Amino acid sequence: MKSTLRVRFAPSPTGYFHVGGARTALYNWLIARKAGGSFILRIEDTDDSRNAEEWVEGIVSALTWLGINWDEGPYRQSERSELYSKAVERLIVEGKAYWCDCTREEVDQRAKERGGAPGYDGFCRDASKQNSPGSALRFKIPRPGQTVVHDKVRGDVVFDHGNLDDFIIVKSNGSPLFVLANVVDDIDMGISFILRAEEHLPTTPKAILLFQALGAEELPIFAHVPVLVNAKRQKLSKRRDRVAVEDYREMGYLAPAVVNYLALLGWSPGDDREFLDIDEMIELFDIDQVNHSPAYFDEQKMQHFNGVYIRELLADEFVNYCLPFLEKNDWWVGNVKQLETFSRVAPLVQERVSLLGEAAEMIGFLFRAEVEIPLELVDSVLRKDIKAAQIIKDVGEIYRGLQRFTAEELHDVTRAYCESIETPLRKLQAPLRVALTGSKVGPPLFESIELLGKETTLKRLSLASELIGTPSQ
RNA sequence: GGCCCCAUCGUCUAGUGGCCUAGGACACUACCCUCUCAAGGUAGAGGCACGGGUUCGAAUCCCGUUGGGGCUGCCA
Repeated sequence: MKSTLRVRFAPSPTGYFHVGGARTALYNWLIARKAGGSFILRIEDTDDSRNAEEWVEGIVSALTWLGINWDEGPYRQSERSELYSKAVERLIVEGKAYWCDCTREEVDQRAKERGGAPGYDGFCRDASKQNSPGSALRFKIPRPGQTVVHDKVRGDVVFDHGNLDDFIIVKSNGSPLFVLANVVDDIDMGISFILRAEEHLPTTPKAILLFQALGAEELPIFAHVPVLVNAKRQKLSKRRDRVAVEDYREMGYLAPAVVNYLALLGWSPGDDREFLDIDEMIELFDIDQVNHSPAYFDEQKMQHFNGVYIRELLADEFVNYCLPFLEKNDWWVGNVKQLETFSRVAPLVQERVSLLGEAAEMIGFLFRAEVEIPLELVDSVLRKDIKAAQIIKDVGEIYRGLQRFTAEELHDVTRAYCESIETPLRKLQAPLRVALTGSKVGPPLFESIELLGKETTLKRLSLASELIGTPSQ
């Protein structure tokens, strides 16, 4: 069956793998899975000077994490140079390419003198030059002519060859340029559908011309999806925007949440649904439904998605996912006792965070030897009025006399105390929470106190009392 | 500069000529719930860039303007 869909994701390993690439990979993967075709991973590393092995590893691990698996590859263009040489030979023999020894400066200079648009003027086009040190091979654009790109998302886009320069396909150091390697590989690998970011649309006519020059029997179908942009609506770039997939993983994003959010950037299932699992995406994804305009990558919304996914986790799953984040803290030793405490508090945390990383921050007070109360809170909460001092003292006394140190019991006695001093519980919990946890927010207070244990609780309350009594400098 | 792409609330989007008084989601505001914070619930504010056509009828089709973006590399 020659008609089987074959798509490829072809990143270049020149930096952190960013979310825009991830979305392109995802779309390719979705149409492959939907059609029962093949998804091929190809590393475009023809530019020696800019590649690094670590970036390849980053791409591989990010895709794996996201659950985007490949059926073939990763192929590396750096290992396929023979193929490109053959193609080049053919183009030269057939007179479809020529050697050019113009320097960049010369090209610019002539463009300047012309007073016209920058770009190559075809100076060596008919000079029949031989390959010499410093010369590059250029593709001879058929003139006059037009090439129309039949794009699945843009429709037909016409390019006049008058606007296309004789572009370089082999650098003077002998290595192929990406358009060439790209096309040669796409032919060799039988790629039938090319889905990539819109930024590649302007080079597509060149690619098509190469496909034809190399005798490709059939052109692949092209689809150029809109790029992802930053707040200033510029194309997301790994240099100026912090958008590495790896970063999000480290912040505590769940892969399915990221995938779900990314899928919706430029596509929607056509109704009001926003939460889709992988199978639904595969079933519903349709290139014809993809939007035409750039999409802003909204981290805030992605975080919301993540919160939803976190809350859907089973309690055990949540605990396990949190472990790596707990391990980053020096107060975490991961013994049985800590594990048990965390398991008990985890459900209370799970519904309060939207990032796994937040979980650790929220429960640190349970494991730290001492609380550090920010000065700002000492002033604004504990020393705000004399009542806070009194409350902490009184509550300490009441707790000291408690036999059963449970959340329920603590709640009851505290509420009773509140009534006796005619203060609502919500007012009273603030100084208590700050004294015990060092923060104004956190898991429900009485559960926290129970987990903290009587001894620690009493100790922290008395420490807080002392702190209040000690004037700050 | 040249070529190309794009244009619905701040953002992501639904909308494929009448169902649109333009729907949903994030963010925002208010209220409810409540031991804090979240979550949840209810309500609210907020948009078809502009101008011409076509049509009985246009967010939807056409043209122009404006605005944004991409490409214009011996990067991918």
